[in-house]
Amino acid sequence: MTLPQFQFELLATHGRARRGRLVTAHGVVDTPAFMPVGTAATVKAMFPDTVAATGAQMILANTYHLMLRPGAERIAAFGGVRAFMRWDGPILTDSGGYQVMSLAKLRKIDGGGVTFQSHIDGSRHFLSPERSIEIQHLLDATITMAFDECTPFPAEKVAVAESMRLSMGWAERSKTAYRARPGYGLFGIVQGGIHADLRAESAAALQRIGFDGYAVGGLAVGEGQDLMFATLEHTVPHLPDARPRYLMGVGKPMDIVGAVQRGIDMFDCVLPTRSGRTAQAFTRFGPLNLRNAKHADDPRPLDETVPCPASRNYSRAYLHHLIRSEEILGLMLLSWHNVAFYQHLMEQLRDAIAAHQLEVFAKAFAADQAAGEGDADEP
RNA sequence: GGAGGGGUGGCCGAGCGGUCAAUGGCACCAGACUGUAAAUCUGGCGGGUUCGCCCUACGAAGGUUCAAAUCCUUCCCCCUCCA
Repeated sequence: MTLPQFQFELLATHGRARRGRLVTAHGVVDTPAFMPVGTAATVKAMFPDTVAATGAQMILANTYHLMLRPGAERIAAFGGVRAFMRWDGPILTDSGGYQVMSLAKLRKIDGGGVTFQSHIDGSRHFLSPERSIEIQHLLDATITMAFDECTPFPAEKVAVAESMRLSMGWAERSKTAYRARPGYGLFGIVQGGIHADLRAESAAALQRIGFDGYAVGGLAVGEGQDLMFATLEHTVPHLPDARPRYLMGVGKPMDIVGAVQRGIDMFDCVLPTRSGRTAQAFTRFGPLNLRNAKHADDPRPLDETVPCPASRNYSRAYLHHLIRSEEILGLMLLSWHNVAFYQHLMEQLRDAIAAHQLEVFAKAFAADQAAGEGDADEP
């Protein structure tokens, strides 16, 4: 019996948007897809079964965090992160490249790689392209990400170019270190900030190396939606049509809609789960802050358009009470709802592309988001 | 009845002559969150304002002082111990 090859099938296109299907050793992923983030081998405050029930087909885990705790070799002894956390579907691991930026105060870069000082206990850990790939193998990641530096914004163009070229060198070393297996994939990451020439150079460099998919990194780091969309417009045309395109770390609902319209197939973002833990609920009619006093007597559910118990079965008044009381269930229900909201959005986008109704859907969705505060029905 | 301690902004609790509209914490009112150092972080929180200040406030009423939440007197209330 042979495992299915890692492949990407294009089922339909509409403008630049694509409706596709990723076939992996661990399952199928319909695209455009949103992957909930499970950094520490857990989509925070959610059961794996619940995550799957929202429609999520693939999730993320993180090389850096799992390297520190509990350790990649320990997870390998349990058969990889999927078995360890009991997530049956495919999993994508970030390489630690984001932490090169987010933990800038706790690391030093040299040509060989990055030395981190653990944010947990101060101990030193070295991450190179070779070690990052090795860890991702130990984690048994379905999709392995090349080790990169997520370039911060704003930055001088010279520094952006230098950072991008460092990442391209690391991409080549990542490819060399990677062990290809049927149904598994390795993605390269385009860098270059908001500069069209640097993005083009990066996309070309990655394709010379050759990857199973191409990610766009270094966006949603403070440049704003207009610049992010502009960057996608000049970057995506440099990526091969036959390979999946993954916009890393994005984003808010309208970021995702706009990026799908610009040809992106895959997303991940901490927002649905983090916001769920900080009292924000995304809804068809815009975000709600469930801490706010105005919800105290509101009998309406969060969002009846979302097919999820957390979205439909609990009053805003109850959720407000749980959040105010710092009850764990409040975090769980909001996280569950938000992940379900994102999955429902992706399903609607997939349907709209297949039906060639993407512009219509995007326009209606944008109007509802702007309508405001999830209170469109409010008297 | 005697001895001692105490009453401060919604609550707890610092301050103990001027730099006090009064530290902190909680509660409350908002905001932020984008490949997760996040069940986190930030701001506001007596009233008015032409944003310079003005008014009202530290149990009550008097008093001392240029100046009082801070010192004195009387009163009211609370707590502890002894009878």
